[in-house]
Amino acid sequence: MTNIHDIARLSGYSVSTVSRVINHQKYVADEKRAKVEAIMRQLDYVPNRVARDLSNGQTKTIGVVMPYANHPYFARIIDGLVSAAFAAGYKITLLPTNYDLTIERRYLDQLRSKAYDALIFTSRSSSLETLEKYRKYGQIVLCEDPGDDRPLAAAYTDREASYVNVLQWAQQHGFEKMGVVLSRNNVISASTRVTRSAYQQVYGKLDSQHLFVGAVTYEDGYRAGEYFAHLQPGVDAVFTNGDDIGAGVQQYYLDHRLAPIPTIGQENLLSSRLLKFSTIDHHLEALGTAAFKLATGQTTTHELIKSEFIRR
Amino acid sequence: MTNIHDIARLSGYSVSTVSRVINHQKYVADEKRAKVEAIMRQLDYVPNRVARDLSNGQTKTIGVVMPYANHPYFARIIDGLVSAAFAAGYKITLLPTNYDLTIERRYLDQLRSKAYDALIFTSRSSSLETLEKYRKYGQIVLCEDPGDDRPLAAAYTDREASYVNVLQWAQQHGFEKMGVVLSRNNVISASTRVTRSAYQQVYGKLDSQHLFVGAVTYEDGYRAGEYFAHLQPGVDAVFTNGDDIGAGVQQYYLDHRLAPIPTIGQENLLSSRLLKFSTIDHHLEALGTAAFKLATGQTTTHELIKSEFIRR
DNA sequence: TTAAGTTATGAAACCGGTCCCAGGTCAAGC
DNA sequence: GCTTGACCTGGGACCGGTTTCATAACTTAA
Repeated sequence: MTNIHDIARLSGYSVSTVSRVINHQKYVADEKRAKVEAIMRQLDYVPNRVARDLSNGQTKTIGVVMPYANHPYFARIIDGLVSAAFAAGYKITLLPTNYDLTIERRYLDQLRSKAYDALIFTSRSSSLETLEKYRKYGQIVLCEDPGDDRPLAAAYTDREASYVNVLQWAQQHGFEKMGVVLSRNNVISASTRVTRSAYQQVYGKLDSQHLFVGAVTYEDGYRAGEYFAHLQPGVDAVFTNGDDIGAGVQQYYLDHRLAPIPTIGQENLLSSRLLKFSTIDHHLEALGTAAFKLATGQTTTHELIKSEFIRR
Repeated sequence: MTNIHDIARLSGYSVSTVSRVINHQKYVADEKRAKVEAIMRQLDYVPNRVARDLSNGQTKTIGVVMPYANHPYFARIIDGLVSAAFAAGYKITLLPTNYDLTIERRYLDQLRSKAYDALIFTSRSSSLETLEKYRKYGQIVLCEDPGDDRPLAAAYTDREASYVNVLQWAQQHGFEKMGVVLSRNNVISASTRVTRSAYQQVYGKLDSQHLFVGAVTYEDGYRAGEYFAHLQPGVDAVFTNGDDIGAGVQQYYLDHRLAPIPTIGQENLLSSRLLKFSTIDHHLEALGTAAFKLATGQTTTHELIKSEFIRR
């Protein structure tokens, strides 16, 4: 493989001069520039990316940590991320964790090893303290509100406000017994925490009977539908953590010829459109774009993306 | 940032010895190994990834070329890819092209510059000849059948067989006037070419009246539905290039209180399940996994993934 | 005429690792 | 006692770039 030294030797000029030509710097005589360029073209030379990265101390690559890639929530964020990164000449590397803490730690160590310029956590299992510890090795961006005074950049949607807003709307429309579907029931999951909080503000204490935990896919939603359909006393509406899950809930009722159950989804996917139920569009592409900008900036700013309630 | 030389200096041993310790090679005295490890731990040392990559001449990174990330077709492939890559200790970098030839060329040059060990084309605009030219710089994997005697690795689904199979099934069930929806109408798109060929085998020449081109999203499908609904004489079924597009077709008929139009989708997404129309599951995750294995292998094998017809 | 600034160039250090090779110790086998 | 081979160690070349710095020629303004 031909390298910069070959070009230097063949052109008769120094490596420094060739480097200047490569990087379009000034202070190179026109004739020499032309000759060097000619030889580079002739030898079909392309500078080695890794060597440049080593010398420059940066890779122009950003790691995106997520539990899995095939979920619409993460897919939409990634979409925004990839577009923004492309426009800025950065690369996006996908880092699946399956919610495994050890794996997350591995990615943090890769940040230390300079494999990425920054890490974006679209979801996390590690504590904020852990993440802060790694902050000095590169920018770290969260996709949730870490709270004030945290030295971490974050892009997030105004989940709580939008949830409260939606739940109040539901309450005003006479839905008093609201079922809730969540993915995970731990403290770290921002979505879980915020949903509980919003529910509390509107409906008061969340009866555990009204809660279905562990829903990620359509099938899970179907099971949630089954659960609520058999609940006595029942619920009169269901607030879900995703459109596909909401579609599952509705479909269970449909399949069993029960009266349709009003459902609220999230993400504004095709499923809520087809089944015509209300949803919250968190504008996740915008979230991804914002997260990318924070990842390349040096600030620890917080960026709020407005959610949109879509009534159907 | 502390580096291997610091560790060497502080431990009193040579860089070579420290390197051996890092890489768990033998021929290091136990005491020295222990001491070096202690110092590395003490200084919180992690070897620089980029430097290792440069020295090793490989990045353990694979670039995945695709038009855009947010389409379910590519999302499913990426999902399989990411899982397989993770299991093998490789990283996946997303390379969007928006079908731009220049951008594709850029990624090929990045392969030359050793930024990736291999490139996987989930879709391409470049000619096979161009890709073959870059083969010497790293493994190149296609997600389509490049034909025999091509020195390129490829993982693909048996599209043509499954299309013929499905169309014959439809014909046997009395559907004689089959509409067809395609994304793009060029020769390079494998999907387009194969659909046309399969149609020809079953129904004979494709009447351009029966063809709707330019569908990628649900909305496009909706427009296709509008087109076919107004067509005189009409079609009695529609073969689409994706479930979401099929959903759009069906929804147009539904919204306008027309008799439902039998539709065939692809990818087995939630939308075809919700609207209960038949679809072809190409097992795209398996395709991604196979593509990854080809990317890391040195062979130019072709790998066929069986498609599955799901009747509803 | 001279000091200061601009342009041009290459040597060499540096980024942070891997690995080949030469040299040395030590125990087993003959 | 000598050869052989396994074990251990460090020097230094190498991967392929960037960048600092010293040097020099050539302008330009005072």
